Amino acid sequence: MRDIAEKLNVSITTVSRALNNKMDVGEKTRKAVLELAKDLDYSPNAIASSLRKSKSNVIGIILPRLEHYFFSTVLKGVVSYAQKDNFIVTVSESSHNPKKESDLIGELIGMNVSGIILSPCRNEINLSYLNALKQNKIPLVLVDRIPTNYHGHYVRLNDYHGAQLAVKHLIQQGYKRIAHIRGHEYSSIAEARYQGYCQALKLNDIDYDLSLVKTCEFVSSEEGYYFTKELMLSPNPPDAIFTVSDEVALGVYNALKEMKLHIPNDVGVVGFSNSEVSNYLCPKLTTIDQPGIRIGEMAYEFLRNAFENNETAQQKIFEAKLLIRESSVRAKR
Amino acid sequence: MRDIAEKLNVSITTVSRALNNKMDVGEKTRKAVLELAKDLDYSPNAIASSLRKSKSNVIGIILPRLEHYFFSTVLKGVVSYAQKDNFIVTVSESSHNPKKESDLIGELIGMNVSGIILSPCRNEINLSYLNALKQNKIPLVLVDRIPTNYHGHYVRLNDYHGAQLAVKHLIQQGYKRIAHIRGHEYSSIAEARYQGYCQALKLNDIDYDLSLVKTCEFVSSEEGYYFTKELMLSPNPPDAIFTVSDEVALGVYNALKEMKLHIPNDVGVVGFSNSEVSNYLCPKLTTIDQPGIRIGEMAYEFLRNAFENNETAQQKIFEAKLLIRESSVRAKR
DNA sequence: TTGAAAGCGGTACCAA
DNA sequence: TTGGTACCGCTTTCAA
Repeated sequence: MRDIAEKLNVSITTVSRALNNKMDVGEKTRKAVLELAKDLDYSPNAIASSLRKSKSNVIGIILPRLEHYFFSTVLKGVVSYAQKDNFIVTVSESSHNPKKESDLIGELIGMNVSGIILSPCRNEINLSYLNALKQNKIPLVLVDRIPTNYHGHYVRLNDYHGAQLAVKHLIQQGYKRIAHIRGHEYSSIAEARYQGYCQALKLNDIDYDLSLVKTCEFVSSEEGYYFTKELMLSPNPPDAIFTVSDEVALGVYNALKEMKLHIPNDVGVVGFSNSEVSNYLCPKLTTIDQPGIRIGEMAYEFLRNAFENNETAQQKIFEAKLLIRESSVRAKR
Repeated sequence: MRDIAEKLNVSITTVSRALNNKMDVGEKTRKAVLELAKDLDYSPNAIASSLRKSKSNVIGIILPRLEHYFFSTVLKGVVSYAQKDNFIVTVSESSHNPKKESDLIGELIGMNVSGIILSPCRNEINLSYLNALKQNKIPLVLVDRIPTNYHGHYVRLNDYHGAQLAVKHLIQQGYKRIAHIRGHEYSSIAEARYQGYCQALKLNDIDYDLSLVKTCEFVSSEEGYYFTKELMLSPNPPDAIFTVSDEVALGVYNALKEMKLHIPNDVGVVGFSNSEVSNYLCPKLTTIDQPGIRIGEMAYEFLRNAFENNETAQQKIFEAKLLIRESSVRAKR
């Protein structure tokens, strides 16, 4: 910039104004500056600018697991929208570790990010970083997992209702003993899905049976496999299994195949997430759609709005949609 | 920082030194500073620091498509390693658009990133940004798709050999007419896989048949579906199909099922990538493993090395591994 | 061991 | 419409 100023015999101020398309600069001067800038391959130093303005064109997103299909679609949604506004997105992985999560938020604050999108790993929000963010006027949008004590911006799916749909569907298909392989207690979504499961049973006058509910630690397909074996070998096995995620359903499939049990005739299965895999399994897995890209896009929109006006909490709950495929539809008999 | 300095009646310089654990600061002073910093919830301004040092702790990664499983594993590899060194990773999506790609690189240069990891969308490297990067001393590591005219750091898979393995395997299984659904010509990996296909045929004295090679525009499952129909309805249909990616193989599966053709007995299928899905298809898809996480980790390692010493080009080619599953193994007859 | 001052590359304010 | 100058928060050099 100084180069340009010197060569053109104008002040740095003027150059800055020209480059930023401010109004108050002579037409000739502007032209000259812009031209020379191009010639010199001038590229603006975003760091300096954001230091001065104490506002960067960077937003941060923190997700529990990057290679997970759902999260990668959320990321895609955020990045594609952010790119349109020339915002840069930094991405970090909390690995379901609350300590890491708050460290990462600290780092992002230090980077002066304009906003943060977070899918928290625990069911309660860490108030200390919430305050730090408020102090620094950095808006936060939560995604997918929303702690019950949080009242700011968020975008999520109606997990409760989704689970209800899934279980209701199984009941309508004539399944009598429906098991649920759920996620850990400190996950808000696992809890909501579990509650939906209970509610659907209740509404259909089916007694809740504790022995039909299993809790995963890692929500892995291995656990799905293990719990399915346990369930099917019990004295009074279920005839359907609703899992907290498609990934767990993968394990369920493997276990049932190994035991020569037919899906859906012997055991019905419904997953959750509409992961890429689910539509290519044999039989195709009935599941709940979780529109990651839309969720990411909307989270970014909320952030944008929050930059512009100090609005009240923006909250969006996507309605759950049941995708009925093969794993839950019994052959007519 | 000024707050701390004033409260402690020391200079800002001293505070800076204490916080950065420099040697030349009194033990008492250091203790006091660190303590007060914690009390005040001081978080360092990375922007200011990186402006002054003209070196940020940020690296950028640019990928063609974020929700693609392979790329999301590469991203995971990069982020998890970068996080260990307290490096922040920005992620952008080129959407296979060369113009966008160079714009994004420009933005990253403006951000003063310490380094860039890129999976380029075209088979030739854009020399103008290569120069810009050199001028700014920003190291670049290419990943997966490596243009032939590029001689810097890179990490990739041996696609050529992988394709050869795949086709050789099909030949050994007794398939006679092996089709190839390939990717576009300007993709280095599609080209390498195609060459591997040709080479395997040659080595086994099988004549190359132009009518058995189809070229995708988008490398989508729809194209796989469409080309499979075209191939199987031709006068002299193939008895095996090798696809440029697992995604395309998905379409192949759908088409063959619709035509009541049995995999692998009527038609053998081999994919490429070892995507998450491939192991859960029916039948399980034989494919080539593409270790995304390792590739990402190594790309980051190369970057780190490049920061430290101005080494010569670091290049790693992962050997391809054939995962023989069900889609290519004929029942004994 | 400590401090003063310069400056990284911009932007904003005030004066001309 | 332009220019001068202070300053964003931190690091570095030089001097004390």
